[in-house]
Amino acid sequence: MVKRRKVGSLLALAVLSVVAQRPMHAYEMASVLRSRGKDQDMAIKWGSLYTVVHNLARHGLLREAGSDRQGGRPERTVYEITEEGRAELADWTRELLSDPEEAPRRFEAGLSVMAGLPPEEVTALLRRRLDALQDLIAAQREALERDTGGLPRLFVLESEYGLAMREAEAAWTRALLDELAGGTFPRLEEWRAFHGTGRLPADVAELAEGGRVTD
Amino acid sequence: MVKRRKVGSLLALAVLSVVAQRPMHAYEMASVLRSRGKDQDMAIKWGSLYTVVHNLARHGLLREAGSDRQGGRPERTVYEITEEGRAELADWTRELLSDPEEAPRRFEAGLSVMAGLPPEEVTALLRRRLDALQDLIAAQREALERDTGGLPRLFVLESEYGLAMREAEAAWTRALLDELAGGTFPRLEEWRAFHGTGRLPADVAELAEGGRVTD
DNA sequence: CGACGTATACTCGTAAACGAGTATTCGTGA
DNA sequence: TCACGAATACTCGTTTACGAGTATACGTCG
Repeated sequence: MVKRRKVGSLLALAVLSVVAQRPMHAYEMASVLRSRGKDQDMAIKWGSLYTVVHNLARHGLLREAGSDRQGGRPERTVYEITEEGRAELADWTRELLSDPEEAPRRFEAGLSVMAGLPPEEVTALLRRRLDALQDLIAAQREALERDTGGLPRLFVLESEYGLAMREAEAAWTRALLDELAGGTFPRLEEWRAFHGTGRLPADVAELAEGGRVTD
Repeated sequence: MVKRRKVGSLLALAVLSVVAQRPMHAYEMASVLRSRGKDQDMAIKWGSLYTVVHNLARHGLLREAGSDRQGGRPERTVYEITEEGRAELADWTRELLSDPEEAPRRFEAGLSVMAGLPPEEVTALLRRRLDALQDLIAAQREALERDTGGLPRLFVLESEYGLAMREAEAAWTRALLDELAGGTFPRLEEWRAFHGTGRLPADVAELAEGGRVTD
């Protein structure tokens, strides 16, 4: 039940959330976001920022609150959030918290085309993945500990969650690797053979080809 | 180290992976993908499909292999994969398997703006999330057990992984809910108060502002 | 004091994503 | 047998995302 938003990108959410604090101009939004480390999870693209701000204004979620000029710098338009904007921010937050996402996960896509590579190579690749994951986990854990010194828990939940997910990912990858490396993964032989011939085993081909259009 | 692909959308990956089996025309690609249940994780948008196929052809990853006409149906262009296309598919698979993604997770975005809602509401929303997650998990588990009857493990890994991730998500959500409902979450009072006043506690404001917005 | 690098503040054009619409044909039941 | 709905096979126009480019001002190092 993901609602259609007037402006749908997550950058728009970020913009709303900073303008909700106080009016500012577009460039400042980017700076604030950047200083909050938000650019880590959602890279701020300049082109998108201005498009998004314009669209938010066009749909009445932001409104121009005059323009100011500092020194001889180019003039800049200051935006403030509208009541509608606040409502949208709250509603969107509600949705993000309550609806589990069915995002297209890239790794899942990878798994789904994995059979195209031989099992030995897959094993090596997954080992690389696991290493990278462990590095990431270590780095994130460190960053989290640094932050929990100053910031209240409420503001680091995001990182805590990210860390938990990576750990789960690492655990799953490790388990799969054990099966592959230990040779206990089922039908390894067939998988390997399938590369020499380029043909799927008969029973699989049958099923893959359209077994279940279960209507 | 995510490489820039000539055609970057995951739909392109899916297209390459089906055309790698045998030449086909665009509409058929969609049907095969649909029959494989791929439309669950990645909804196939018609507009995108034709754009993507054209772009793949433009970049030499697919090539036209004539056109056929069945009955009086509109003529359709049949595409086959090129050597370059196969190479791209393999390389892309390698990347997807070995590089952990740093995808923008929507729930993380939600957590990062969560402070804008009062803790009671957040608790209710997370409870809704947990319920939904549990329903999803039950459904996926059932589907998986049905499939493992016929399909070899290699072809259901994707679902296994998805299931594992949802379970991890549910576990994390449950733990957070316990803290919120049990009142052990730190500084709950301040969080609640902050809604009456609309102002952040002093120390948080200072840190959140990062001191970096030099004015 | 002036040249140079960096921060500020955008604009614009390209390219991708998308959804609604169009047109034909096949199968099926009344 | 023929009307009607589902499936086939796209096209087209609108939005949205993005990145490279532009232009000015401020600080600073020699």
